[in-house]
Amino acid sequence: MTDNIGIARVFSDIRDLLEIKGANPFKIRAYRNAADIVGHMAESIADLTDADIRSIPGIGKDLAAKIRELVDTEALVYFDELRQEFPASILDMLRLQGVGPKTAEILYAELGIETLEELESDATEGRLRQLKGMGAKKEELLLRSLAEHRTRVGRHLIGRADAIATRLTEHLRTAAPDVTIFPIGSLRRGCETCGDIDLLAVGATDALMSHFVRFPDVERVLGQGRTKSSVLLRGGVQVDLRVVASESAGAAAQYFTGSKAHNIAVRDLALQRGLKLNEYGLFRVADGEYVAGASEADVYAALGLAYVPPELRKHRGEIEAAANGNLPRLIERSDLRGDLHSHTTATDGKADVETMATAARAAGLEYLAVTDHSQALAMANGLDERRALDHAKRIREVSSTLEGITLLAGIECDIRADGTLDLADDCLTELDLVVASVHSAFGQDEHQMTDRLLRAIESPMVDIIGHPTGRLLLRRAPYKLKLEPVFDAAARTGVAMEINSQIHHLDLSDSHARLARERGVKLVISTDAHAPTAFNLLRWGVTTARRAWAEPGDVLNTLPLDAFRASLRRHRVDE
DNA sequence: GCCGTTTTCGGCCCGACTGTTTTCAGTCG
Repeated sequence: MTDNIGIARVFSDIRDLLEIKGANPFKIRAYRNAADIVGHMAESIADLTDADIRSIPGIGKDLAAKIRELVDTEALVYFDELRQEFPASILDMLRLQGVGPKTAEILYAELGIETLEELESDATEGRLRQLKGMGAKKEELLLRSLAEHRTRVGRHLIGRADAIATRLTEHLRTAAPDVTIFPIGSLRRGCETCGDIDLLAVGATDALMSHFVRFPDVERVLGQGRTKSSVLLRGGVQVDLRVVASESAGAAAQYFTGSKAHNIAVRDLALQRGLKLNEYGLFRVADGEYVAGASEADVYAALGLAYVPPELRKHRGEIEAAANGNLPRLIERSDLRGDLHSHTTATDGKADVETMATAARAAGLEYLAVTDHSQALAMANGLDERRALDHAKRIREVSSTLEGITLLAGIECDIRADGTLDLADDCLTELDLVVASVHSAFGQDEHQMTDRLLRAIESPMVDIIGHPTGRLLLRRAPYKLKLEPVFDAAARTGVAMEINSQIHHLDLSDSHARLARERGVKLVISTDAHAPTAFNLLRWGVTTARRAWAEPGDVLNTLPLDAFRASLRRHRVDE
């Protein structure tokens, strides 16, 4: 309850309740902002001193005291008192499309509606239309929202959102081949999950909007106008399309890409310079004169900022860096020379060594570590010492026959519950590289899991920790784990931390990877490929690394093969 | 509730779409 996510949820609920109460909107914003800050911090806020907490921008005296109370008592008197004023389920209603704080308040105050079930029956029986501002259409909308609420998962993995955006963009291009169309919003920022998909079309016509709402997967048109239309696709994904004129293209892209926190800060900066920024452009406040807007770079430049890559737009120091010329040279997909985590038919992969190697080469890679599972993963037909060594021999034979790519004989070795490795050292030492991963006993407490990883890191056999927190996006939370000591041990021993590029992993996460970097840990970006098509997933690992401010020098598999080998823990001489 | 080389008070980012209220409030992003 008092981890960062729990505290963020409390602040978020307070925000919603204050909205229903009609409190001071800037107080509401302060809570929303605090929920965002705490929810995205990599460090555990419970471990920070009062002074540290107080020094976080956006956390003042009052919120710092509330955080302290939550950490120390696992409760918050203010929150409990606020909750007393409303039925517990009123917050559920806010999650419905078309229900905001005013509507939720009226439904409760006027009709005594406390639950979604009561809302459904009152709407079905036509009792809502007697309320001010409500009519038959609003009732219909709420009934649809209720039905959709039950089926919608809410958020979508970035890979899925990207695939949908690509198909939809192709659909739009058939009607308007010359119009520039690209994703904005969370998808463009590379967020690991997207709540909806936003697209921007530059210089499009009304005909494009009509074509948009006729996309075959559209289940329902939520709204259609000249500049904005929204549709709900089968499967529960909402897509918004916005249309702007070309002189506003950059301003609109900047505006709708967000994040909200980044935009507020940028607009604040504009105001300090006597300028006003909206989706149409950057204008002088004094006379309304247009200053910039055709490209994002123009907008940032007019504000004295270097162009800020979308992945960095989180209001986590990027604006200061852009002002001072200190933005990182972010890693790109083309910087990667190798992939360090892959599987074959020897265990649970779908293709043999040759096929995987050829696919990796076709993806532009110069080396590939084949790292099949170890024996503990019996259901994956994991390798024991004997099979592991035979497999290594086979991998090296295949490698010697291939041009243009080198194979490394590795293993993804299980870290057992007690932190020991699943294969004997005299086997592991024969291999080129060892990725050590947790695949069992996920339920250990924080102390056990932290010690388990620390022990693995201390083993001289281990080069890389695979998917270090074990999370599965939208499915499973990370293990309970203290990352700071793990990162510090990794930095000291030269063990690299993986960013796993599978879209349900993306583990390390962006904020964890940033924390790792800041503590001196080297990263690797790997696919965990189980099939030859998987090498294109590297882009998502790169996106995550970019959101972690990673430069090529932070990531070991940007190195040429010889330098990469020398950088591995097993070959380091400075321990 | 936060914040401060104009400030410890008085500011705090902005616009489109919908439905129903014929001039605008609510929701959303």
